[in-house]
Amino acid sequence: MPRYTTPPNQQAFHESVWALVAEIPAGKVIPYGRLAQLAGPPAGMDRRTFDAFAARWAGGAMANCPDGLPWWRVINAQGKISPRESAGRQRELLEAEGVEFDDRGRIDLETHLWTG
DNA sequence: ATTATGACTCCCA
DNA sequence: GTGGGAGCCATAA
Repeated sequence: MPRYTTPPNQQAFHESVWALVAEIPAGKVIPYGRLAQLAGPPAGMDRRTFDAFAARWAGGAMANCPDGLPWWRVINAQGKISPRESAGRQRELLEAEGVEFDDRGRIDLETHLWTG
């Protein structure tokens, strides 16, 4: 995996992401990439670079997610929970909100996608 | 100054 | 459907 950068003005980007996460209603989910698109690129950044790294930057924002935000409603573009220690807890929280998983752990985005 | 590092996504065999 | 590579330069230690 190639190296990647954290976004310029990382703090501001993270805060934009967090503000969006706070608006996701219960029972809905959004992929990292879409979340980053809604947050928008940092000022002065070219779209090519942004598109290449936006999803991982959104992931970086979630890694530093403040308490009180519904972090569990953010998933990957395949409709699955990104592997990590708290993945099991994330699934439990989503299921408690009525989000359904198929037999391979995927969420139906047609039903549960939050478009903003 | 140098090095390791990350909640990802797309495209093509 | 699966698996691997590319994307490209900020921060912290």
